Amino acid sequence: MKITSRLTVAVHTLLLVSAFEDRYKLTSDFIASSVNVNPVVIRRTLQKLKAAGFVNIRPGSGGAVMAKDADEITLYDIYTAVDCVEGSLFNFHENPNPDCPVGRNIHSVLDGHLHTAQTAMENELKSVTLGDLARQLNEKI
Amino acid sequence: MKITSRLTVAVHTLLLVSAFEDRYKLTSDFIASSVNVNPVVIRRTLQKLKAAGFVNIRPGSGGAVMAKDADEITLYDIYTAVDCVEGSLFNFHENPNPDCPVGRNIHSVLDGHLHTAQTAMENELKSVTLGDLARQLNEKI
DNA sequence: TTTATTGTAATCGTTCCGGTTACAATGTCA
DNA sequence: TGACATTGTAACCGGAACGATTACAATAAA
Repeated sequence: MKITSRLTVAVHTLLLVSAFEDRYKLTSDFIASSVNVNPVVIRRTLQKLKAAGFVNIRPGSGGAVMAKDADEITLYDIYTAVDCVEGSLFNFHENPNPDCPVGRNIHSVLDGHLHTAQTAMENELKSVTLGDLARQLNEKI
Repeated sequence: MKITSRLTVAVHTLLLVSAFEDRYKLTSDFIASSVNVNPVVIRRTLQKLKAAGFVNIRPGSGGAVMAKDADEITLYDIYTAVDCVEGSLFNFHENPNPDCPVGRNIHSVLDGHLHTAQTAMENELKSVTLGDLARQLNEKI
C-alpha cells in the first residue's frame, strides 16, 4: 500500500516550471514528456497546483508559470495540494465490538500513537522546500 | 491512499490474546467477533503473526497464545509482520525522461527526503510496544 | 467417531490509480 | 476572421489491492 505518485509527479512538474519558465513554454505535453506520463495526468496535477496557488496556467495560449516563491512551498504543501492522504494515513477496522473491553477501547489506545507517527512523517515533509530541491538539482546539472 | 487496516486488526488481535489467553480460548471466531471482521481475516492475520514469532496457534483444538513478551514487540514489528508497506511508502513515477536534466536527476534529489520522512514515521512506531498498549488498555478497563 | 477449529484456495465486489480518448472552450497569430 | 495549439474536463478502461465470503480438507480433542 503506497502513497500515490501524484506527489512525485507534482514535485517534478514544479521543478520543471521553476527551472525553465523563463526559457520554455511549459505545456502539459512538454512536462509530460519529461515526467513520462500522459499529458492529461499533468493537466490534472496542474489544476491542483493552481488551486493551491503555486502556479498559474494560461488556457488557450498554453504554459504554466510559478505563482509563489519556491522557498515558500514545502513538500508537505505539495503533498496536501495533490491529496496524497485524506485524513489518517492508517486505515482502522470500523466498528470494533463495544461489548468487548478491547473493542471498546482500541481506538483510544491506538489512535494517538498512529497520529503521532503520521505527524512525524509529515513534519519531515514540512522541513523541505521546493527551493531546497531546486538548489540540489542545480548542483547536479 | 491509506495503509491497510491489517495493522490495527493485528494490534487488536494481539491485545486480545495477551489480555485473555489465560481466561479464554482465543479462536478466530472469538477474535473476529471483537474486531468485527470475518474470521478468515483473523486467521490470515494470525498466520502472519505466527510467522513473525509473536503467537502460537493450535490447529484443530483451536486458540492462539502469545509466543513473545509483549514488551518486546513494537508497533513497527507488527507493521512489518503484516506487510503494511512494501519498501517505499511513496510511489514514484517510473521512467522519468533521462534526456531532461530534471528527469535525469529527480530521483537523486527526492528519494532521500522521502526516505527520511518514511523513517521518521516508522521510528515512532518503533517507540511503542504492545506492552505499552496493554498497560494503557488496563487503565481504561 | 463426532465435533470444533485451523489452514488455505478461490471468487467477488469495491475502491483507487493512472492511461487514454474525445471534444468543447480558450487564446494566439497569420 | 479563420486556422491552430492548448487547456479543461468528462468518460471509460484495465489493473492492483483489499476485505468479505464460501468451501472444504486437515487436525486435534472429547
